[in-house]
Amino acid sequence: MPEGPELFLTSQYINNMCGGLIFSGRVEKSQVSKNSDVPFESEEYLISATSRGKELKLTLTPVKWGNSPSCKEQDCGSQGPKGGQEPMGLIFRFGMSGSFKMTLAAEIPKHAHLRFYTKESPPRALCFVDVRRFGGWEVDGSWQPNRGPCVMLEYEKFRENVLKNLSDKAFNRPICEALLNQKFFNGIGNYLRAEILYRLKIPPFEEARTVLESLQHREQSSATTLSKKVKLKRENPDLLELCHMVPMEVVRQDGKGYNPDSSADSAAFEEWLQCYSVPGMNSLCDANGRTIWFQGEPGPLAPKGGKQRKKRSKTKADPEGSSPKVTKSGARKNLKTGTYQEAADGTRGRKKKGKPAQEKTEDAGGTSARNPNTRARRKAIASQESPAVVSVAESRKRRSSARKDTATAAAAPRSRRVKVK
DNA sequence: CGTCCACGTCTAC
DNA sequence: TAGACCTGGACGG
Repeated sequence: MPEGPELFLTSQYINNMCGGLIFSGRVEKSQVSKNSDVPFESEEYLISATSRGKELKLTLTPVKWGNSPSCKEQDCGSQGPKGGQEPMGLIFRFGMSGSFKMTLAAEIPKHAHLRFYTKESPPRALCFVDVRRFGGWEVDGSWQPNRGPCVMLEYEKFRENVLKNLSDKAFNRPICEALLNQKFFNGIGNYLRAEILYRLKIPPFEEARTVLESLQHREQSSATTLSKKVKLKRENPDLLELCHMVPMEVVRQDGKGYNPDSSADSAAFEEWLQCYSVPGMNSLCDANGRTIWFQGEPGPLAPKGGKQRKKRSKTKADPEGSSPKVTKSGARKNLKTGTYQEAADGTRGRKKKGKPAQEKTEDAGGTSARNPNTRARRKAIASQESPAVVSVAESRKRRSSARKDTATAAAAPRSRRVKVK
């Protein structure tokens, strides 16, 4: 569940579940986790949480610790009353799959890599669950220094940090890539960047500086009266305002954003998405291998066909032709399709790792042409929201066929929309 | 069964 | 700027 809104919602979940709850004992780490041990132990302690962009801080506070004024500087410097222990701050990053969950201690979920036990009678446990283990924690307690202000909770600072640093080379990048730079956009992730750019129909591969410089002007001139400015802002939010507002929309939705655990929530979330992974939208792989979803033109800095070839060549230097056989048509087949996607994506495919040689043949490429018709058609399909017009079955069928046409995965969200049906 | 894909960083060539 | 790091769901054959 990991972009800014999910981290924030998780902090609320923790505070709601743990307010007034007494935890006890030590903090337990799974055998498999490579993260550091958490050297905290207390007979009675409380847990609270806060978030900042894509980080979440847990504070463990021994009940007897600093609550009474007398205890403050005196005992605690060394040892608190109960063998005590000072409050500890833990910073979590969620990677691709981190989340927190409160369960019965007897029912610790799979992939729960850090566990905090309550003192209740059937004890419960607050668990940091992370299937892929890209997430982790630091006992240090301070926000990662190279990450910028939170787009949701420190909006003014966030905005200033961006506008005062437009000379930074980070803004040489396409706007879609800059939006993932946590030094400036702490909390924005892959679905948010797509949704944000989509609201303004900004081509994802327009240069970030170009897009953002235009905001400075607006900053000054523009409306005369204050009320006019306020109104203008509300009705025509600029890119940076949307970096705050769009994540806040997710928070306002009841469910928990990207949460695969709750089918109700995930259905609502998918319904909320206007662009990311939506059938009919275009998608391309950015320079970091991440898929950007968008509508309309990709923009001037879009990866060229050459780029895909590059990867290809890397694998094996043979641009076209040479190894026709290898083909692994399967793999490439997908890519193909005719949309921008395919055009660009040859590359994307994989960052495979472990296995060296492998096949890869890339090829497939020949067909890079992009087919506007196809795209348009898909879009149209996507837009038919009203069931009334088309039967569910029919619409489903069309979607799937569209998917097939485009061949690939890329274009089609495979599961998602289809699943929702 | 195998391939592709996923809400994100990190760090080594 | 490629991989590395991981698990598992959806698909295709």
